[in-house]
Amino acid sequence: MPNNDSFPHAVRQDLSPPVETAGAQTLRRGLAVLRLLTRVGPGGLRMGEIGRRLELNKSTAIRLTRTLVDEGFVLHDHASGAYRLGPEAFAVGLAAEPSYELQRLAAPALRALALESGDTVFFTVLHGVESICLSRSEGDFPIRNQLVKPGDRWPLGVGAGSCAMLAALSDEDIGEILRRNAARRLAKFPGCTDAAIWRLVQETREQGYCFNPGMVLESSWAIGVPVYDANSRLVASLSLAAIESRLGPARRAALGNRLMQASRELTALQAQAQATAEPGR
Amino acid sequence: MPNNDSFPHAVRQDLSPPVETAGAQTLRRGLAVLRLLTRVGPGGLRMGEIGRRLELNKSTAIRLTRTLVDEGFVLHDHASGAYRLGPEAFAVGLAAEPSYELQRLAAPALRALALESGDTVFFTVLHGVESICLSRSEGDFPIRNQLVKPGDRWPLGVGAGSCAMLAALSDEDIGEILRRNAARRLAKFPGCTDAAIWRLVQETREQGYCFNPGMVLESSWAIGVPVYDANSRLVASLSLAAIESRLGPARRAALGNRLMQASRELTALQAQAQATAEPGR
DNA sequence: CCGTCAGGTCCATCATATGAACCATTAGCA
DNA sequence: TGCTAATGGTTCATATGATGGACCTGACGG
Repeated sequence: MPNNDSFPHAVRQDLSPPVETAGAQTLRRGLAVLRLLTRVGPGGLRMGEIGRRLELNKSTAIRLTRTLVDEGFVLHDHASGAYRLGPEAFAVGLAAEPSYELQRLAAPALRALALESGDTVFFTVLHGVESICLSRSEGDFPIRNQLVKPGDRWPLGVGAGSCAMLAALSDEDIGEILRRNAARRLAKFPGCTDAAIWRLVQETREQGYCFNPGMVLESSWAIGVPVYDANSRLVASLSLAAIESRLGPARRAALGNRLMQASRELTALQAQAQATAEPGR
Repeated sequence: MPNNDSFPHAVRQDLSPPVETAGAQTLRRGLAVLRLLTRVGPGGLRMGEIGRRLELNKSTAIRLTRTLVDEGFVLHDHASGAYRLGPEAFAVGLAAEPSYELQRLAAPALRALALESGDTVFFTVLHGVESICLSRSEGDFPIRNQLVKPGDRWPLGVGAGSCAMLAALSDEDIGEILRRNAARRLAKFPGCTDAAIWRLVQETREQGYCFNPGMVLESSWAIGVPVYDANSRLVASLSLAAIESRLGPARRAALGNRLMQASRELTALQAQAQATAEPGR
């Protein structure tokens, strides 16, 4: 029986950047290099590849990458010619960790879910009008969903995890977010119209988990649930992606419940971690 | 009895950037903001503070920081006005982690050493002609050394851990490095002349650990040892800092041996981790 | 009511990032 | 052996885009 009230709503969030900033293109491009290296794995990339993928002029790519090396954010392996993330990048991540402790708490749950289901499980956080995938755990089913990689950013509402987070917000916030990410969203995902997303949000609230039947990529189906902290603030989402044939109604419902359970456990874990951290403070 | 051969030398390293790059100032400044936020802890910084500390014009600071927010590397908390590291920063660090697994392996050892000694223990890696502190663990002695923070970069040779790494390199490399970081080094640390560092290097090789009697900061003493991986490549250093009165000859020698032991254990741990990782590949 | 400070916008100016053209080295290959 | 292609890198004239001073706004405090 559909029940809107059973779906836990987050307390009011503040969606960060109110304006679309334009300046600082150089910095933006440099960060793009960093993000690119984030997503290609530990092997790194050669210079040519960096320029090509980012559609940068060779000189520009070299200048940016060299500065990153200079600053310690990127390493250059002279032997292989590969550029990979460096110590500063790691140090920055280490410093950011306290805010994302949840990711570590969630890691075992992710692995367990992936192992159990055989599919790919994602951990995603909210950032302004986008969602950012922080980590992913793969099951052993041979056909794997490589669509989303850690570090990837998607317009909020696109994808099961992303949409699950959206559904946890208030209607006004949803409207605001959809309005603000409309341009980018529709350009890359024509199927993800406001109407389609609103429908998904309703559905999500009714059944407790978001089910996305290939809205982003044909026959790539997924389910997602929001994750709250101990104070009912929306903090992240868990999602699971598989090919169409593996997400029939029965399995879908079972996995949906399993994800919701995992989400509740994460909330409990956070409350616990918070409780043990307080006294030491 | 002094014995130069007992000190394990690293296999030849390649010291990265052969030239001092000049371009991409905007990117450089943006990264400086990122690094600044890395070092101030989870509380973050307000806009004014960022501009002031980095000596940036207000407009510039705002433009850069806002771009970082836009790109997800920084979060802006509207309520407090504070800027702190964001999800992308974390994602980047997470991606860099495989290369710095050692830091995680070393974490328990760091904690143990800090607990045992009561002083502050540092984990530092080599990057070109500099050393970068990745993490730090504090003991319970009330007077603590806050001189070095995670993310801090020092000219190689300045500080016990940094100098211990230097001592592990070949004489040619040392000369090359000292030549290349001379300008920056002498500007900030007039006491750290080439001669002084060479003397320390000799001493380090003889006694197995580096002992720095307040060369950087009056009455801030420290000892450091290099850390090698399973293939005898120099990868990092462990160091311990305390006030002068806590590092008398006896305790200094005892702690030196303790650090050397910890270093050997880390090498073993890496060999082990490598062995268990291989088969799965 | 005035002074001050923090955060933020605007815009003329020029420093700086840009990219086309060019060079050096290596690898393939017939 | 010479030819071609690809990769990494450098140079330099040009105009794009970063810069920072002037100015605005709102919040606090007396």
